[in-house]
Amino acid sequence: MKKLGHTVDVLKQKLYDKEYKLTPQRRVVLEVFANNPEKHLSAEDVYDKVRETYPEIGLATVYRTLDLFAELDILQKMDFGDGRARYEFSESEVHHHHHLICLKCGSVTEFEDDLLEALEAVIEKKNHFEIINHELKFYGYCNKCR
Amino acid sequence: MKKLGHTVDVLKQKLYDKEYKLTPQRRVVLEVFANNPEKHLSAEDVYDKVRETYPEIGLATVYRTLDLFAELDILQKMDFGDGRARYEFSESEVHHHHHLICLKCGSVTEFEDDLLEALEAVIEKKNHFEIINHELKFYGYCNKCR
DNA sequence: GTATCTGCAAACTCTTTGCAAAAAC
DNA sequence: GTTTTTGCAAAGAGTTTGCAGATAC
Repeated sequence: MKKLGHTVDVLKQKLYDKEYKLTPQRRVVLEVFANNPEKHLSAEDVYDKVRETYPEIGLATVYRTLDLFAELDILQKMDFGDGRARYEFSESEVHHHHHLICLKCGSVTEFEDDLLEALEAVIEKKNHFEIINHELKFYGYCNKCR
Repeated sequence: MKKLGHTVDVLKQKLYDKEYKLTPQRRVVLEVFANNPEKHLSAEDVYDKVRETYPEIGLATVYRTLDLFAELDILQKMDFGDGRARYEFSESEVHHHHHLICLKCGSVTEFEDDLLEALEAVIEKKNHFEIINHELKFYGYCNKCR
């Protein structure tokens, strides 16, 4: 589990910087991610988990909060091609991690990678393209399903 | 432009193998891809282009045809995170190509890559995951927008 | 001829938006 | 106090489905 106190402080600061407010709903959404650090949660997942402690929240609020957190670079929005967005803590500065997506059971596993940096430089030069972020996904069959 | 005759023959065979029929609608959808070989077409794009020669087609038929072609491995379904699926000729056996997606204008450029094969083998061993396909995307700013 | 395929309209899923009441600062 | 934020319900985008008639083989 993440050190929640520190995480809340970071949120508070980032909200304050842009004149946003710290509401209980936002705090609870943050807690959900702190308590589920290695999961890739969809809006619906977050909604269900938030309602365990804050039953009166609306789904629209969850969507708005997720958007806000992505804008503040607290969360990273991802897309695994199954028609719903997923979110996880944004730690892009630390190290890149990518995803193994099982075509049978849909499970998503992470793996580490620092090998892409070299390729990135080549691509930038060759294509005159300024790279901000990259995303690498492998589709196939996980250990259980192969 | 692709050699359409050959392409149609491949389609015919693949349909026949699974007891599907070759209809004018399916043929026209195939033509659209043959005439737009380096584009990443959405269902709506295909619909608009098909209607130029076959105005009475329904959007649902386009969706069903794209699904079918993806199942037959004639097309590859892709997702660039903008909320609609894109399709292009499946040529995964030939060489992998990946995508540069501009965060400002949304343009999608392809680039070649054969460097990932080595990484793939390592990942398979380490994670006990059988890789079928991979997808690499770089997000950033294209030459015009940087 | 018969099973597949089509167009249409309605349904479905995920996400966004408008609005008046409520809450953060 | 004022501005932001909320919950609700309705709308929106993309996609899928049910059905009766049409078509490929």
